[in-house]
Amino acid sequence: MEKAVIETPAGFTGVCWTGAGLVVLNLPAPTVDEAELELRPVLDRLPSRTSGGVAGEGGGIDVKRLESEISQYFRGRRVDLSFPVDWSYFTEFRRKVLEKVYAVPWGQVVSYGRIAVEVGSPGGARAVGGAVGSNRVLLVVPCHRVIAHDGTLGGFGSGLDWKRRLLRIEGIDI
DNA sequence: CTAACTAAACCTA
DNA sequence: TAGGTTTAGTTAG
Repeated sequence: MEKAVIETPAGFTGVCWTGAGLVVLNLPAPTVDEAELELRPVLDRLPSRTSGGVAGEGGGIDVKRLESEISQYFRGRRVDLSFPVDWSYFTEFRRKVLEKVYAVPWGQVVSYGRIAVEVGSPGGARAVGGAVGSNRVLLVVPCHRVIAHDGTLGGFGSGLDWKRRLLRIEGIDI
């Protein structure tokens, strides 16, 4: 597992990855120390892999490009953030949900219920809430673009203020 | 295995 | 619109 702290206009964000892709990407913190500190509890709670391990660590992530694109994001530029994700730490259901979320483009939103239908669990909107709540690869897996059916915010692990702020960057006022 | 959680949605009044 | 009911998956015991 590789680690780094990258600098963005919004602060310092901690990142972890394997040869397969990103495992953790936190929201920006005010200082490098805080960014590193916030990485620890996430890694401690990382569940064991559900699918096979990865051969050859250390390829995967172009950290400079990541830093550049995340910075662009916080400057309000439309970026894809199409970096590889290491899905192997998620259960089957959560992986399916988060892969659908991964595909939601900048500036667009989806409801929990719609994702539930898309992964073949109609009526499982609440379970989808649990799944997106387990996302640790913020921004790259844009779980902030998942909102409630009635157009209200729903929830967000890092606080609704962050969710509102991220959506606002993308031109969505809720 | 059951019970108790969710970042939900629906139905009814 | 408010309030209760139903829902699917995960996790703790």
